[in-house]
Amino acid sequence: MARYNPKEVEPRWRAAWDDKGVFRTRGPEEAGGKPKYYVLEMFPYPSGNIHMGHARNYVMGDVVARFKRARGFNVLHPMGWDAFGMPAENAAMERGVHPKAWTYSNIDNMRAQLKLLGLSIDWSREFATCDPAYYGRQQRWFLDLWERGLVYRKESVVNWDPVDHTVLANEQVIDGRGWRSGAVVEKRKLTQWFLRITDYADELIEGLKTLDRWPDKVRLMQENWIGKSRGLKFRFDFAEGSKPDGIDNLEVYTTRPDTLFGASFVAIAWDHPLAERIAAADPAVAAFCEELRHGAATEAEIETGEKKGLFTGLEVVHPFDPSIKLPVWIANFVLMQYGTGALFGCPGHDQRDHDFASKYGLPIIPVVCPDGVDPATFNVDAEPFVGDGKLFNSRFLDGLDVDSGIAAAIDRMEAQDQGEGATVYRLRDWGVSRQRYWGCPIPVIHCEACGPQPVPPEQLPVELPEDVEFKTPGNPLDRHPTWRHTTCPKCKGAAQRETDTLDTFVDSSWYFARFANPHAAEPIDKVAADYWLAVDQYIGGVEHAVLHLLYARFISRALTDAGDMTVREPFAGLFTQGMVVHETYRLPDDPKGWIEPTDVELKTVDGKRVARRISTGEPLVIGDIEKMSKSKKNVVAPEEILDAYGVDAGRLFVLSDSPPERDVQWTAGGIEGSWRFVNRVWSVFEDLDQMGVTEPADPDAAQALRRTTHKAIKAVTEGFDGFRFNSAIARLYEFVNAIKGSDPEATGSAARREALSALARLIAPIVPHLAEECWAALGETGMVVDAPWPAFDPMLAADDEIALPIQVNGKRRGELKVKPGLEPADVEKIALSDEQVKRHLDGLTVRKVIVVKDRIVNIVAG
RNA sequence: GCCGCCGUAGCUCAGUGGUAGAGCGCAUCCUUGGUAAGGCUGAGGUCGGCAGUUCAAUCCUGCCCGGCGGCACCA
Repeated sequence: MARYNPKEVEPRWRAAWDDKGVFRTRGPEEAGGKPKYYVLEMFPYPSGNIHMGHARNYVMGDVVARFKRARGFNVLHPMGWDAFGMPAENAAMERGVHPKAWTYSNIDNMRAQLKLLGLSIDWSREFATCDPAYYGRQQRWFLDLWERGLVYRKESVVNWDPVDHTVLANEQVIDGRGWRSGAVVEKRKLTQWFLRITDYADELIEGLKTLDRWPDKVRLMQENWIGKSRGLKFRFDFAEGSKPDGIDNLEVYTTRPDTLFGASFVAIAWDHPLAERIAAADPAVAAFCEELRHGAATEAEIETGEKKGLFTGLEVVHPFDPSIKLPVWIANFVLMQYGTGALFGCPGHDQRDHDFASKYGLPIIPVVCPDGVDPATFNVDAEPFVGDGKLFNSRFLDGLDVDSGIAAAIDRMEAQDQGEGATVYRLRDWGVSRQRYWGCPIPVIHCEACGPQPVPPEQLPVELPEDVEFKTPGNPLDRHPTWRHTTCPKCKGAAQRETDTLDTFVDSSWYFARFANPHAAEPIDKVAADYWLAVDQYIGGVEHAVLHLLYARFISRALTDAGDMTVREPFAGLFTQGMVVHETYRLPDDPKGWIEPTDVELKTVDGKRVARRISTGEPLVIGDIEKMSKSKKNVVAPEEILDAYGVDAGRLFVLSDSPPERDVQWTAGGIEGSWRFVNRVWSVFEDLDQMGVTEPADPDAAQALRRTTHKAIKAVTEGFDGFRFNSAIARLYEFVNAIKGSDPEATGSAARREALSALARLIAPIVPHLAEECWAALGETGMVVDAPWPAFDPMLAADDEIALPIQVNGKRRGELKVKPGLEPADVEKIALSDEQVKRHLDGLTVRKVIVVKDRIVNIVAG
């Protein structure tokens, strides 16, 4: 047999899979009663090239898909493209290439690269979100949501780049400047489209409890993001002579109404209506609000979070004691977007209020005293106390603990009809307007007479015009000569199209449902979606833990309520995989002098690793291990690896060296090790055709090999089931070593065939090409991809003899070989009669013998 | 600041209330008819630190130290 040659073997098997169409999805009618399994990796943005992170993500999904297929599931494993977004417009501006041409050519390139990975994908279901066939249907359900009242327009504050004439996301604002133009970013009020995700806030939290196959971490992050809190909303009356015209009272929100008697001021946000009212009449207040509008001026201010405030001159009356007056301040730490944009400050029991009061000399009144401390001497001047305790200085609340105090204060406030218990969320409605070209047009027509009107269904999709230019900044849709001009569907008068496009997170909020039937006329084929959804295993980066996954959960619910879909919770199982990282190398005197790994030679000198630049011989500094990035030049391109070692060695390596949820460090040594394993596997299949049928020369050896085989099947199966690919691979290493270490004459051909047949099938999800070649070498006629998963015999997979350590006073002093399940009383007898043990018990009295069945014996003596 | 995760061999990481493991690296030797290699053998660990629970703690509990991630004035 020839040496293993991936360059010849791998393309041959990929062609064989294609020819037989083995990865074509079967609908329920073809499934023959098999249970369905939907495995999906987060679809990629078509940036142009597959990188190692993509490769690891898609290989993991492929392992799951192939494993489930072998285990008898009817599998859906599709692929598509998250194809709208800014980089296409940037390419247009920088290189004059049209976003559409750029995107589709990137897709062609990346599809070809993905196919090289040997993924078991049904490519017939592929689509891109920038296909009019896709985004047109998105427009359709957008209007369904509008009809249900889940879509609305409102004015909101955005980051505006005055040079590029565009809205920037928060992460595109760096040190207060636009990331592209470098211009100082302004806060502008724009009328934007919003989706009412907050209507579903409670359900989105409740649903998290049912997601038992999601990482706890992600569920926790979503819960914190939604940020539900319970408290009290109530209204302060203004003090006499302090009441502004047209404003009756000032509503605040608090989670700690128990501390109301510790209040010493009231604070409002700079953009609170009351602040705007006062600013209109008072230039000093106007100047202060303007200052806060620009946010923290320096890094230091952001870091220290220094409190700033200005007394407005107004006073309000304490709701529980009209004789107490509280000053109203405008403060920089109050956010208009949360609660009511106003709060009462209790410096004794809140860090921020304490900072503020200390700075401006406001009173600090303690009202909660920790248990076991004397209230008479309890002092919060230096530091607030935020824990539980007994209320004091608080009239009718005195003596209550915090929880009862909160309840009592809410009751009293409701009784005097000045407030009510309230639930408040950190989550805000989802602003989906983007002033950009390369996105899904919002299907709305603005008519001066009739207001905003939905585009009639027969006019969908509203397609993007292709004749646009990107030389001038701003939204090309806005300045297109004809595109926006249309007629009002209601009054037939002249009207204008909406020129905002949708946030690309909308595109990715329903693609998993479209995959159920990507050719359906309606947005979602409910019968197909009902069969395939929920996604049984979703796999992607943890960076999408909040936004994408929360939006998709919201849209699924909204679409279900609007009648377009039937599954409220789209992802039953979620796995967040780690990144591929690599060491960095740079020139000693240049903090930015990064050198790519291909130009680096590593050696160990006197036990220390040193790096040298191959091209010049210069010594290099070994830097941190970081996510592969072009800027740090620590990128290893998948195609280089494929070329040198083949796909299978690469697939093996990205899974073998680290648990899937953690980062994996790419190393030259690691991929070498994987390559050696590929060859070692092949070497055990090599001598097969000379083997013939032989009786075992040593029946014990044959039995031992069978035990090893069945233990390996059990361990590897459990590893794949539990998403522990690295430990499944470790078991495969051991299994191959055991086969290689066994003597073919001793074991005979039957046990050996059993071992190799199992091995070929066990490695198939990870190294599918090699597995096919091994399977063929066994003389099998079909392909391993169609072979059922091997089963193990529980009797053979269990140990028939256990080594039972014996401890004397906690120290290991001997060992027994026993059959599993031996009764503790019998074990005790054997242990005490053991010669070794007797020696250690010499001169001691046995006080106690602890026998843990099948585990250990401990003799306590003294 | 708050919340979460992690700390085990030189490196990357398994693991378990009861004998500390794998791969890579390193050292020694063998092979030179699997050779842009293969194989044998071996060294190497206070399981981050301190205390507690237990017959027994790397594992459970508490505190501390170090690294990483999320949120960040959320009233």
